Amino acid sequence: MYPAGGGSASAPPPPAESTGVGAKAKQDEESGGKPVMVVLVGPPGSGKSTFAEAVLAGSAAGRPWVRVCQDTIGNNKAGTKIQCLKAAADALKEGESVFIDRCNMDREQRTDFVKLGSTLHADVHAISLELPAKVCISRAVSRTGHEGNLQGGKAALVVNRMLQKKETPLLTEGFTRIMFCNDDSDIKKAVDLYSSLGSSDSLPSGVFGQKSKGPVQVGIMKFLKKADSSSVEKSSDPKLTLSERKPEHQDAVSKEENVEAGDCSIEVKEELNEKAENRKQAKGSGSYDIGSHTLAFPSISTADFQFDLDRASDIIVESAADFLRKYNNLRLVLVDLSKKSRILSLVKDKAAKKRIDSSRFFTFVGDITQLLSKGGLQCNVIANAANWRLKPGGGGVNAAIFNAGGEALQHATKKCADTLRPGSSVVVSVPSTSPLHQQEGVTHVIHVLGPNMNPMRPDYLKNDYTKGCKILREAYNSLFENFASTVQSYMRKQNNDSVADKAAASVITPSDSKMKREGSHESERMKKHKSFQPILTSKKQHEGPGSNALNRSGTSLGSSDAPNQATEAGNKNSGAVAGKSWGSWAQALYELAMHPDKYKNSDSILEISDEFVVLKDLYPKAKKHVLVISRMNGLDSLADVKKEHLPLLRKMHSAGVKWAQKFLEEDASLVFRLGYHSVPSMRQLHLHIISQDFNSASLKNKKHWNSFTTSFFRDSVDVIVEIEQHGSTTTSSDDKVLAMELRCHRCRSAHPNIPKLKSHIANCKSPFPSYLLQKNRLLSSSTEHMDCT
DNA sequence: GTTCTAGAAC
DNA sequence: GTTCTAGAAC
Repeated sequence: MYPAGGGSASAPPPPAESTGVGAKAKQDEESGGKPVMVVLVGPPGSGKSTFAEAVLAGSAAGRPWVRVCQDTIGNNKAGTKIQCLKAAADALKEGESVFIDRCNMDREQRTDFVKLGSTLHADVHAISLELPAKVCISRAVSRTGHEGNLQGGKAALVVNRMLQKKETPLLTEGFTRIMFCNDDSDIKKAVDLYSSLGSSDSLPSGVFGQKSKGPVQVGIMKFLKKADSSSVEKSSDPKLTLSERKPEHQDAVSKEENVEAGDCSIEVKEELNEKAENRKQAKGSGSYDIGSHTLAFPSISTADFQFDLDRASDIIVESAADFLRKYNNLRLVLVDLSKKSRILSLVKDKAAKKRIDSSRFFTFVGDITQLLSKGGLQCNVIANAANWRLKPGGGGVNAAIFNAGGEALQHATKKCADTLRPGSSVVVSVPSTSPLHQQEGVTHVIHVLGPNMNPMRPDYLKNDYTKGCKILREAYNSLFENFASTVQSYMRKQNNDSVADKAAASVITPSDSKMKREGSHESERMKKHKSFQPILTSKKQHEGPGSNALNRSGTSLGSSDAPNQATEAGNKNSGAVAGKSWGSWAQALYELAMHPDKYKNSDSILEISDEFVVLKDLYPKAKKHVLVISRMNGLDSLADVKKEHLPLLRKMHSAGVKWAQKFLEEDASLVFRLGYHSVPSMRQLHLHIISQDFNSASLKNKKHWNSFTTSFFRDSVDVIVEIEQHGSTTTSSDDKVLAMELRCHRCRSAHPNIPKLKSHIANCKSPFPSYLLQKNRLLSSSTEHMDCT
């Protein structure tokens, strides 16, 4: 028996009698209790010492704990790893459980401890403190007063570098249990759990908790202070350990993403308890139902269709990486039956190299039709490597899935489609009568057909890998997009059941965000019936007399070409579509788009056509920042864009490219990005063309920054592709993205506030993340002409 | 979208 | 005391 892992320790085991600690522990060992070695993982300031102290102070269940801290082990000198290993060995031999309190940021740093623990028959756990960089930095910086060898900004630099170098602890390193703590509640639960661990208890194996992706958790500071204020002072020694100062850490190169590398492959285990744990995790103690956001898929075309594994693994990793960037809260799991699966290990390695977030994309060994019952992994959506007839049989995954799905799945599939062409996929809703639904909670199967390199099968490509790779990419794109839209409609359904459901916020679809806005602004709309704010009034003030400032000349709109003129007065505050609420201040672009002639003499207007207006942004967030504003009435934002708007989108894109190129002629050092805000503040679809210097006094706050440097900013090229393939866009961003910590758009380093961020970006010469270097997302003087037409 | 400002953080 | 953020008002 053991306390509930990952959750609260509701039923602490009975306290043991207080005999001599060593003797008692030996006795425990005889009765089945094992000492535990907990390797704490986290940068300076992440709260490792506080964590260990809190357990030491709070442990009432009889398990003897020792904290081995490299900061303090050296008696005022820098401690060494050897000293820590020795102290840990001594404690374990005595039957005491140990916290390894040093940063342990990469695998190499942890290996010796894992080995030691296993040799001495201890359970070896890792607890990864996944605090936002900002919190760690502010704590580390504030400590420098005590120590002095790391001053303010330098401490921030070290924390950043360590975070960039960080490798997520993996079960494959030899840990039996890994816990990720993202916020105060996670930490409190973990502290409670370990505090209540009796001397003969053990904790279930596996991975618990998720890697943090969200914004800074302010509450963490409060908890840490509260947990043990004296120990914070006492134990949060400012000194960095030797290992942290090692030059290789200092040399860490900024990478595309500051996420951990590695795989999170979870072994399929039979223990009921572990399954319960995983299920709990899957059911989502967090903010959303992970199961419904997880797609389990087999490798397409690599089995029967004999597609080259190396090429296939490249495509899987690239497609998954693209997908994860696009959708914030969705999770992908590549599944194969065999532990020795070559495709799994290839994908695992490549994903690690690409530093893909292993909590959102990982490999899993198990039967895709029994993930929940046998593996404890809940995936509501699974993919099938189907055949072109969409028929059962043929062996492999296809046979297994149709088998598990029963006749109900066959019927449901037949209703959706008769055949499938290579590179495409089809979503089938699994009837509730299907065993797959009932036993495994699978709500959707997405049948995918990949390219075939097997001469014995239809559509044989004769080793033409140019074609083959293209088709395989299409297949995965189609699969992933279908998965995203499946989740969206699921969330929409949930939403209808419960509008307040927080889950809705996790994946905001166009209609979700609309609903949200409508709901929350309903009353606001009623009170906002003030007169229309003149367009760009402040511009007029700034420009002074005689300027061509844009402003609204009186109340009469004059023009008769505006289709909605009759209703415009009524729509001023609500927008033209579906009663969406726009504040009066948010209508300036709409006004301009409807009546550009009124403003045609303004310096701010660069171009007017029948379909768009190009305007210098009045509050540019960079040296060059212009907007291409659609003139189509009713097209308020990305959420309204449909396939029929593609020609317009392409024209707007071309106009944006044209202006970017003009600016590049004037200043070849600029780099431009073209894109839309997921959920814009201003009514009327507008494309931003913005130089990536972000050198502007108008860029003032976190929202400004994050709206141009996170997934909130949707590259025009991606929007166009998405509409082409999917018919509408998915805006996966929400307020959380805008509230995220401030990270450099080039090197991804974190910064505590806007002024510090600004001084960093003024000098940062790191290359742009590789994501931006692909597909002409960035436009520079060396970019060849790009066009989406 | 910006401006203003209280109060938190430094 | 000064800097900075975040929320409300517009």
